[in-house]
Amino acid sequence: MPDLMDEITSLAKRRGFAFQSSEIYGGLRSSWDYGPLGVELKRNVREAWWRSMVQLRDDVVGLDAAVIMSPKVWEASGHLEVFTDPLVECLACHHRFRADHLGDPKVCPNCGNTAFTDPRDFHMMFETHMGPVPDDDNVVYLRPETAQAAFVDFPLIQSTARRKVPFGIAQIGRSFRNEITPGNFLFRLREFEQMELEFFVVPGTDEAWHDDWIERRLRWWTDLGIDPAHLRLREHDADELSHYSKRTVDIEYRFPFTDWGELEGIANRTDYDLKAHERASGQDMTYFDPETEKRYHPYVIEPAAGVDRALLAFLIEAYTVDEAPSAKGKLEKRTVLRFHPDLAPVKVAVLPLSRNDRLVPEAKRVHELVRERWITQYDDAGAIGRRYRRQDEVGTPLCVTVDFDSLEDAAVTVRERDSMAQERVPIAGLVEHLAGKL
RNA sequence: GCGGACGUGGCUCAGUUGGUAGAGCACCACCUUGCCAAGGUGGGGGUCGCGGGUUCGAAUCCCGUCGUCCGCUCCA
Repeated sequence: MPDLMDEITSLAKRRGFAFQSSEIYGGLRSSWDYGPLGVELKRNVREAWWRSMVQLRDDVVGLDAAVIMSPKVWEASGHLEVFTDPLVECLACHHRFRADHLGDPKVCPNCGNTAFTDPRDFHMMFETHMGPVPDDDNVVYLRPETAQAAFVDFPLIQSTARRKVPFGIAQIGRSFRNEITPGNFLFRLREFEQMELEFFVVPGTDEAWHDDWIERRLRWWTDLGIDPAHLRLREHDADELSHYSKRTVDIEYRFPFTDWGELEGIANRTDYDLKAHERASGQDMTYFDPETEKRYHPYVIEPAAGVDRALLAFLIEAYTVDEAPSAKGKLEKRTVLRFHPDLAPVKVAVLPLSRNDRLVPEAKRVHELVRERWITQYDDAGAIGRRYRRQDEVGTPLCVTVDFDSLEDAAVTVRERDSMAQERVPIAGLVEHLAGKL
């Protein structure tokens, strides 16, 4: 009996959700490609986030910033310092330490040993060169977080979007980090996609807003089908807080491979970033409140989630194996991805009962009606039961079946993934009917 | 990064003491059935992760490398 993650990884590959990148060359560690169903799922995750964070809120606007920013941004933000460090490793216990944090002579704080490797630079940021000739003075970095653009662009966005504090800047985009230990399928990648909100608030109201966002974000995950019992909040200890954070609370999910793993971090970044950029750039990064006529640096509450990690959690959560009666009345194993309808890669499958000269054209006509509105599939290969199972396995919530009666009564059978219940629906009202179930 | 295990068609695996690759499922075509998979016939698909070595000959032995998993370490 293979382990649950193996089964999910295998299903993901077999059905075209995600598979290892560059596989014909032996693969590349921590790089994965999303296949036809994976792109749809990923798109749905992004859209669900965007809808809740931007579309339905007056106080949040969007941003899609460049991956490559001025190196000065990373100098000012502190990432260059924190992410590039000479580290030594204790030869006895293999703990790593920042060389400059150890005294002289160097003594391992963990085991007391005094023998270390030579200091080695750990570059957590990806480096490349801007311009065709690689040179020391044209080094640039791929962003390790999307957040910085929202800080750097804060004054411009605030004034052009005509928003008053409190308001937020939302962004979805790729980030890059040289993680020491990537792995666990899509869990820890070196190239990954983030969904981050930088929410600017009046200092003093930050703690209440922080709590508010923790609650909202928790609800987002459960609304999309994550069992609350599989989620928990975890407060960061003082010594694990990021260099910019006053308080951070993680939403953790019960991943099969690690018990609890971070899904989303909600940090109180204070005014650390705006002030850092003000110091470094010499630009005024304050906000002027026209009502109180006060000028200040807003505090920032940051809910930051990973798209890939979210997708993985939704996939794990959706994966179920149950039993369904076969044609002979026996119970057979059925693999079902019970995605929330908003997340399902394919919403509706249209199936002629058999590959028949009269059924096929009618089914294709019905398919044209439905695909106008949703991502759909048309399938006429094999027995009808087999096709239902195929759709169950990729999580399609609804199947529409065109049978011989359809040719007479202009109605079709709508079959539901979870209950396998069937219902007769007139083609004339089909799209509306389906919309009511999605 | 360290230690251990592993790497055979899309998936899961079998391949005896080294002799020149198989199965089930999946996929495709045709036939059959027709509302919950796995009837029939035929078919496509594997440089046995990659590179090198030993050998008359290697998927099977050796070295290197890439990748996966587990443990330790590390950790936004």
